[in-house]
Amino acid sequence: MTDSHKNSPLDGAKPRVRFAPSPTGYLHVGGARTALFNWLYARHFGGTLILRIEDTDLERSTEEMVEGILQGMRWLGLDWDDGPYFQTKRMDIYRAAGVKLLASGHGYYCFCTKEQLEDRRAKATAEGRPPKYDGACRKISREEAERRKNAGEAAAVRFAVPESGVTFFDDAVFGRIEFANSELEDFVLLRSDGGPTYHLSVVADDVDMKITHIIRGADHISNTPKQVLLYQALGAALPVFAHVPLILGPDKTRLSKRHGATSVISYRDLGIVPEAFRNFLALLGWTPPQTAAGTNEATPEILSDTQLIQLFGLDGISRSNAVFDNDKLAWFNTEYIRAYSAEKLLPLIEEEWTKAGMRVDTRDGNWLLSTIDLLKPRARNLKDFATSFRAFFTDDYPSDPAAIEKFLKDGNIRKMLGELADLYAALPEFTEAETERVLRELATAKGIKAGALINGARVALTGQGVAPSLFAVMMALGKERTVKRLQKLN
RNA sequence: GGCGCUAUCGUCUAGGGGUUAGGACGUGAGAUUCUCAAUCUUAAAACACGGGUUCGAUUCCCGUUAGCGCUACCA
Repeated sequence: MTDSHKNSPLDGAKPRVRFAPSPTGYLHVGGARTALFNWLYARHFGGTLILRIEDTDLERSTEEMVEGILQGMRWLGLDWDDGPYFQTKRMDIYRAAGVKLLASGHGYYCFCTKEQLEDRRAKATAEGRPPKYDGACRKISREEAERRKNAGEAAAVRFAVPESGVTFFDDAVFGRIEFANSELEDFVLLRSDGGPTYHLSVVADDVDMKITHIIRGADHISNTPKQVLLYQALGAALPVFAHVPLILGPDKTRLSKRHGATSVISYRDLGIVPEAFRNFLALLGWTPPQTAAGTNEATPEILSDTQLIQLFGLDGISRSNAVFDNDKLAWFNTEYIRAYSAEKLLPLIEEEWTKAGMRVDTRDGNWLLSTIDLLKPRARNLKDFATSFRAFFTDDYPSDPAAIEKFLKDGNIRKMLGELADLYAALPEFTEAETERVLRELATAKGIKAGALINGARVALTGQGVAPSLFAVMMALGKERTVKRLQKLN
């Protein structure tokens, strides 16, 4: 029995979780995993997943990125129950929260300009002091602050952090984490333009949306005490925090563009099957409960979405960062492709053909399906069907020079393959057994190894040195194409 | 720099005061063969370091080191 929500303030009630990306970039791998964990958690407990777009950074947020994020989630098969909400459309909520905080004395006006703050910060670091806001405006009396504000002076609203004491929270993954309040600075709640800052908008929204569990990246751990303070100041119950360790690149630094593909959608373009990606991602930083404790039985890693949902829980999340391993992703992908039926694969493959500009004759459905079945055990990704396997679906395919060099450079072999073509043309029954028999007999007659003929024929038929069993290839190509391609050698 | 978090094979991880430290991906070797993949067999591969606590620490505590995160009127 997994019962990871035992810490919930709403014990027994259905959890309400959210995925709250900022549309300042595409949906990256880390964000996708956060979304996945939230999704799995919601589905496991029959709770609600809310999608909220945190677009309060007007400078950097774009509509295009919003679409990119939604597209990424759809590709991964992650659906949400509510939203998407846009923070830019919920300004009233944040302003109301700001007013409330101001009224209760938890917030105060700050008239410092950006330039002043930067100067002070620079000076502080230069002098070796922590670059914390010095609380200058906190000393201004409320009357004076109101007067200046009403006089039209630009003012931000800051949160008055208690000068002493400790703020803590019990993280579902990391356990209790404490921060000395003296380490926290009087952070900005409302910018001088009236817009909310991250801390205010998240908390106001999470309270308003009755979020019970906040599952997010561990990069937010340091932000959490400020938010805890905000919950307390607002008189709201604390949700369960579950911070998820970060995903790193092979060099163990935070995954970024430098490491190649970081956008989820780029994995689609690489020919990765979404289910494989999802399975791989789920196991990055989370381990399902052991099947039977004490047994050496291997815990399976290929897990369907149903199994993932059933098994998922916060207690399986690890505390250390994880390196993104492309090799393992590739393995998941081949496993999924191999397990898929040809029917399921076909539409995915057709997309690849379209992308590659290939025109494939799809009239003979049975032939298509059996050819896919022949090929899929050695496919590494969906693109293979438009690249390495191209010769199976169209007559317009390239030949690998290295393969020719290796198996077809001998003129005698080419000549023999030409003879083979004639034998095949005259063959009444073009079957796997017959084609093999004829080839082997020819090899014996010529006094060479069958393998030499087989390998040469493979290159002639597929343009590749690598392909399935030759006679199966011939059946997939059919008599006409087989003969024609063999004849072309001379 | 300050604060916070983390530390088991190359990678993802299981485990936990006494174990041959388990699995998966990857890697090596062999078998098979018609190339490649698959498959089967098999091999190599880890408890960061130093102090405690203890009869006994990889496991618990402290420190060191390293890595990561945060340190904005970004999110």
